[in-house]
Amino acid sequence: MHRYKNISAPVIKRLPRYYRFLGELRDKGVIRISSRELSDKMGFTASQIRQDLNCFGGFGQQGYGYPVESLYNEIGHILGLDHTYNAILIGAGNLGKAVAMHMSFEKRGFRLTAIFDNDPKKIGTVIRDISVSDLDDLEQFCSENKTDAAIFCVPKNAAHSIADRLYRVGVKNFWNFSHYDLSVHYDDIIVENVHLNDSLMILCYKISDANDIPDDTTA
Amino acid sequence: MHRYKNISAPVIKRLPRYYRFLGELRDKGVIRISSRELSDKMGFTASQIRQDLNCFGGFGQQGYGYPVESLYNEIGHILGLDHTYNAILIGAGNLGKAVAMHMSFEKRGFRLTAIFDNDPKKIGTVIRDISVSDLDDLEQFCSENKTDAAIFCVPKNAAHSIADRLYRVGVKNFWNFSHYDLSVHYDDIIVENVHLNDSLMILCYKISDANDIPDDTTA
DNA sequence: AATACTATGTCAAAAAATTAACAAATAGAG
DNA sequence: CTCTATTTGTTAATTTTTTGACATAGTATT
Repeated sequence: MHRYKNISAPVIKRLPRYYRFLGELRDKGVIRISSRELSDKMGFTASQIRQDLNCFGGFGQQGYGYPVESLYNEIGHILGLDHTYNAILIGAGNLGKAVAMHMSFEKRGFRLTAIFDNDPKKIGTVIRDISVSDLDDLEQFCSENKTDAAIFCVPKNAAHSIADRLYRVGVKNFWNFSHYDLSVHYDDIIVENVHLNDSLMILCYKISDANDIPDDTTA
Repeated sequence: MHRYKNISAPVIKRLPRYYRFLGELRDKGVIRISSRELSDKMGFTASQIRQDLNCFGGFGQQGYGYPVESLYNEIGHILGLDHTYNAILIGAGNLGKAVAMHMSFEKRGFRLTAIFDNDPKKIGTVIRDISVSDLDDLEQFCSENKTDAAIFCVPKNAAHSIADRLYRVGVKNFWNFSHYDLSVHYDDIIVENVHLNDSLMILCYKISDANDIPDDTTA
């Protein structure tokens, strides 16, 4: 097995969407689908779909289309969902708790192995079968338990020092919910950001842009 | 005042990041900054920064750079953060609760006016000074209270019908956390998606890609 | 078995986004 | 006040991404 290098970021970002739509089709019992049909459903062009999929191999058959089930599985494999990466969650506040409760990690290639917080009131409470640990025990835990990734749900001012500690014990993959740009400070880490504030501001921009009636420039 | 049309999506996506970094600089008391310095901090090229900002006007001064404070305010204004859009939250589960508790809506151009759920156990509970309402009262609330946007924290299977109801009462701006592609079903709505599953899968891809040692093709 | 039709994989063209280059303008030092 | 250092705004070049076109291969029907 070899992985696919030099796949462009736009293509990678579209993969989960393919996965989602193909999963729906599979659940509906659809056996095959053409790039044109998929294009109608997903809002991409058929050409783009063919080109995207072709980055990873020729999954389709001319005159027939793509077999839904096996393409779904292929994309899952390309995404690496058949791995089981151990992830720890840092920060058991509202957001951290929600992420822990809400996500189906197992279906996305991960397993949640520990949750850390520095608030004595939270330490010892149980979230999804996991007892919240003291943040002071972070290094020890990571040295005793293989830890592939950290889910970062901490406030901005705490982010830097905790990121440092994780980096030093070799945790270099982050799912980052904090308003802090990890990637600016280290160059050999992998970060996937979820910047909720940014997203909300973009919505604000779009609404403002749409609501505003363009001025009559001659007025 | 006229708004800026035909700004490309990549530029818009970078605006919140500029806003964040400029806010930090302002808080540190930095008065002015050049595109080169900002480029070092943010990881964009200086050229891109100049070109991005220039979409909205000439905020800089040759030989001097950009005034931090006023540029920060300008970008806030461009983003529309000086609006106060009324937003309702649909779904008071873990994620909905976390979003309600965690976000500073007022700083992002919004005000949270109501929270809805269909679970009798949740109706009447209070989240951030707002009592959760019965989802059955959705239409009545929207007809009596100006509602600019809906924050969509509902499970996939409920998404379609609720989106329909909102659309019918004229709510057409969505901050969508559900695993459901709203934009595919309506073409005159504004949607900003937060697809946590997609994001986690992309992290999985990146980790898998980096971990895999490229095969010796001759083996 | 032959034929008409469908739909992929791929190559080429077009569009979009990023980066580079530079002239014009200002700051600041001497 | 002049001269040099900067640094923008802007145009041009490059790179990346998307879209279009089509030959080839396979399906399905008669």
